[in-house]
Amino acid sequence: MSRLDTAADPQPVDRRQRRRDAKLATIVAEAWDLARRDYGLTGISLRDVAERVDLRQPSLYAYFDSKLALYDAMFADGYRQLLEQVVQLPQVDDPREALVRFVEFCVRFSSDDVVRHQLLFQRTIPGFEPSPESYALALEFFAIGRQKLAAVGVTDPDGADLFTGIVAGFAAQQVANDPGGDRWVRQSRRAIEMFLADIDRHTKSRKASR
Amino acid sequence: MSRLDTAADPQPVDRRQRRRDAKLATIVAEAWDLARRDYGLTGISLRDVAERVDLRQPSLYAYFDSKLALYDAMFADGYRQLLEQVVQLPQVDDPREALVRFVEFCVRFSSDDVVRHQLLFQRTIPGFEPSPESYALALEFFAIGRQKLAAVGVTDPDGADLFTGIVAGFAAQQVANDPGGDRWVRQSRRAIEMFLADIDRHTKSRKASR
DNA sequence: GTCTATACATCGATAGAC
DNA sequence: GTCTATCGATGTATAGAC
Repeated sequence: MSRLDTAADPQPVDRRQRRRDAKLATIVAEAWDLARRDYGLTGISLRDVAERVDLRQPSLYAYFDSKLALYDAMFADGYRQLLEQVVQLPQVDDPREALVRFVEFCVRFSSDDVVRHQLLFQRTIPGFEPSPESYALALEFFAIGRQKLAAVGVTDPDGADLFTGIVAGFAAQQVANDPGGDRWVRQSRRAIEMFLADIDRHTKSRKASR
Repeated sequence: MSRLDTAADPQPVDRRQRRRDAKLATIVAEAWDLARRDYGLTGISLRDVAERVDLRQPSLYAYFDSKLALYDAMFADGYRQLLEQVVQLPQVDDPREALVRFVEFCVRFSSDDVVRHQLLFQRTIPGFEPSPESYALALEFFAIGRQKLAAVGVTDPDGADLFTGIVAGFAAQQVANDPGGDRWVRQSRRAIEMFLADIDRHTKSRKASR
């Protein structure tokens, strides 16, 4: 929590915590790998995950209270990956071009990992609800999307729904019909230009009626 | 198979077959109901399904070779519902208006039954692949979509991908964020008009460069 | 924290009698 | 076709040694 105890006690708690966090990260990573390779998200078994990280199944309970808690950690991990990559997007001055790049990135991100897309954007696991802490990461991402939208002048709910519908659809189609490919990534620019033309049309017609 | 044996034996095979088909339909209907009510698609258990149709769990294997075979029957059933409703859409002369109505119907169809949408349009069940016979029904539906697209002059793959991306996204958002509602159904007209405007723009620019 | 051992409930699936 | 009985695998969870 702080560095007040480092003088008398050279970071033993931090060390343990770091080891624990590293093991947690390993477990989550191996769970992703299992889900990707064979079984899908609901197909992974805690016994298999434990074996991958050189633990017995009951020992996983030292890290996760339940299988759903593991899913929650994976959910948070996925959104951390997403946020980490979003902030690394190259800065673009033109907000319209920035929106295009943002959408291309989102669709590509989904295409890169099908099971990750399923966990983050589809609600496919029975009984799973992200914890408030994990969902806060999702909200953080959505806020970035809203901000990019606002930068091109879209602040009304209908316009936002139109936008999210396009992005969700391109990601879904990319994952379902061309996983790992770029068939809908390539159409993203055209889609957003189409969307922006529609925004312009609506803005003009509203101005004209005033 | 044939009617050669009906003289001596008044349709006993047909009768049995009809009873069997009726029972099959009941099983599928109850499976849908269970998936909708509580558990989701992967959450239904064969024991619960069997109980609903007054059978013991192993007796279901007289009708389905496996749980995946039950999913396959549900998949086919869902596409039959879709096709049945599509052909009942009121005839509209203007192909652009017809396309709008078609998309509104598709999004509403998804909104009407979330688990049906998941089985038909998302690939969420580990290990499930529709059989060729069931998938033929899906292809039949896709052909109708292509035909409606061709009627407004869209025959190129890019335009088709743009279209399917929009429809898939609106359906997905409707199901995920407003199940049973009409938030994205209401935006469908605007989305398709936006799409058609983009088609016009591309057609013009191609003409101009000739 | 990690282990062994164990328990319980549920699940898909199979064998074999009728 | 339907049943009873049973199997192996699974998720969940706990007790207790180290």
